[in-house]
Amino acid sequence: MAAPTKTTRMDASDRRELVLDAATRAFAKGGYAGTSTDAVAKEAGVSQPYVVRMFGTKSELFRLAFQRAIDGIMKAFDDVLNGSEPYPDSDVWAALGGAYTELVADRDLLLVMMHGFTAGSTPEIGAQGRAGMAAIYTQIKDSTGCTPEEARDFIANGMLLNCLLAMQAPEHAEDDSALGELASCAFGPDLDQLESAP
Amino acid sequence: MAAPTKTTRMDASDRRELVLDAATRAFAKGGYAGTSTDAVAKEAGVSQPYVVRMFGTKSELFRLAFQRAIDGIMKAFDDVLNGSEPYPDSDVWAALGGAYTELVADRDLLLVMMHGFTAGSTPEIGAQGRAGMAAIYTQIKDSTGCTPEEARDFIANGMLLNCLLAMQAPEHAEDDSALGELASCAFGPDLDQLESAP
DNA sequence: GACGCTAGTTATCGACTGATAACCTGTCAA
DNA sequence: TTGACAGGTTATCAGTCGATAACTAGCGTC
Repeated sequence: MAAPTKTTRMDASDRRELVLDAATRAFAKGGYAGTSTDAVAKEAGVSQPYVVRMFGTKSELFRLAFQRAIDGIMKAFDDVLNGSEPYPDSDVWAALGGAYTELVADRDLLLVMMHGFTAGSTPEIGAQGRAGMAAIYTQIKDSTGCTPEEARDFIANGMLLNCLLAMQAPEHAEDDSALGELASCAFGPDLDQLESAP
Repeated sequence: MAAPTKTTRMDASDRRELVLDAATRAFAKGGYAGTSTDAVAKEAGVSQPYVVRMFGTKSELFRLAFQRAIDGIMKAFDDVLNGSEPYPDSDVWAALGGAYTELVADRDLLLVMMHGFTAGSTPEIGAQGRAGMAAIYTQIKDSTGCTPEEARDFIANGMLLNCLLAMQAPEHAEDDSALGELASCAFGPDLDQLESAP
């Protein structure tokens, strides 16, 4: 509980997690190309050279954050699908949707995933994104036993939510009635809680 | 049919369209932050300073390309919804999906739209993206008279296709069976024609 | 056949970015 | 103490970026 006064040294692996968290926040805003290592460093409260030396390159750092996002999302699904908490058998999709809504509250994980997907023209990131998408699709389909079309539709709605988050639709839902209608239809009743920027 | 030998002068508005086309191709690859004005210039075969002087700033250029993409997509929908060619009344969605598939063949328009959406943290681009999304939603809903949920699901599938295009899923559909299944389920039977990179 | 306008260029700048090197400093063991 | 290593920093660089300025060249016209 000691206040993290500055010039306090920290275990390297702890600091690493802290910087990865900061990188997630920073990349969530600006994407891969649009975020400098210095922006990550400032977000983490360390110096820029330290960030790149910890992770080698900016690309490596992004890929770690990207993978973390994918893993976190898959874990959230897994908690629903294979977790202890049971759900009405007919409503797997409501349960999964609920898990996604909780992720939406964080935003950053979903946004980093989205930026990873759209950075697919960088070969390594593209391969990672395809692998992640395939893994999520497989997870959904295998754990629910649903049809490809059902899995596709669920993922599609997730991508729509990601897009709406990226364009900051929840924050501006009241500016445009059509956008607000789409947003409340996509996010469900929890939209209100998202309208103030985090 | 005269070969466009170099050092041939061109009408400014023609050249402008040419550069906008080049910008669309370039931004489709790298997104807003990931594409330099020099990359656009090289794609267009002109000098970099000429590009920025024609459009003022890189941001302005991107916003023009972004708007062009949105307009092009809405026009494709409009051709189906209000065009002369009738479609089986029960299959508006198949007709709209067909229009989208034709857009997929180009790719660049959809990718620029996608990159515009995900560049939403830049205030002006974000506002433009929200307006575009709202316009598309309104167009779909008003012209088909469907429910908000139906419009949402259609747009959601579009966003999934955009994501799959961005991560170059069609080109790598055969590398990963799960990804291939999702892709063929999302793109339909026309997937084969997309598998070779354009 | 020089004028003037439009279409384009080369040259250059200041800011920023990712990365490297060199240096400093807590903390713990002997 | 002292030494040595892990945890960090400041200093610096070469490359890239968007943008500006200044210059050049085609082309119709009087």
